[in-house]
Amino acid sequence: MTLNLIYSKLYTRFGPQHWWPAKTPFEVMVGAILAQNTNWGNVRKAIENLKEKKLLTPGKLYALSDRRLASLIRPAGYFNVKARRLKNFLYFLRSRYKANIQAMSRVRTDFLRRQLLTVNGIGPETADSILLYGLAKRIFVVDAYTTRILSRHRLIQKDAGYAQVQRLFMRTLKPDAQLFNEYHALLVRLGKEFCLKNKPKCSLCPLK
DNA sequence: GACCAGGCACATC
DNA sequence: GATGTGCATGGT
Repeated sequence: MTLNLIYSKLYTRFGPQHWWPAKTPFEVMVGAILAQNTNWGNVRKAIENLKEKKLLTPGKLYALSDRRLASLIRPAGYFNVKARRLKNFLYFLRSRYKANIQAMSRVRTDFLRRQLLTVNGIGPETADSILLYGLAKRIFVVDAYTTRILSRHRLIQKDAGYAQVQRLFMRTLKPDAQLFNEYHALLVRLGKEFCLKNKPKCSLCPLK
């Protein structure tokens, strides 16, 4: 089965997923860090805490103490680590782009991606989520579901690395941010419902 | 009570 | 360069 066929099957089955569930690019970026290895429901609670206190801006978050920030994002788990990672990202955003997301968005995508990867706490998936879902750049996001699903359907080897999987998508699909957006969201949807870790049978998998 | 969730950095070999 | 480990909450 080809990647394009998988997409059309998923889209037919599930329809548009309306990702990323956030109001602004900055909210996407914060969410991308909070979502690391974490259930989205918990991330939503953490973001809700920040919004409730009207702290969801680069300047206000940066001004918080690490301890205070950690307590606000507590529901997202790994809160001490993530408070530090958010601060690192905010430092980057303020020092490189004066906290101006539009200025950041005007930079060449490959250059910006390399820059994001220098921030401690931002790895490939987080950087790519920021680029695709925050800034609508043509970058495919790979995650644990993506790799698991593709390897189960024998399109990649089980131990394929991030860059390898990403290249497969990006050389196969039409370079279209909206397509990349929907495709990744659909893979997560499929993964959540049918490809849980210890259910290797992928029971009732709509791709079968 | 075990397992899982939209990773990443760091230590060690 | 590969492999293991810490980080932590909340839902099923």
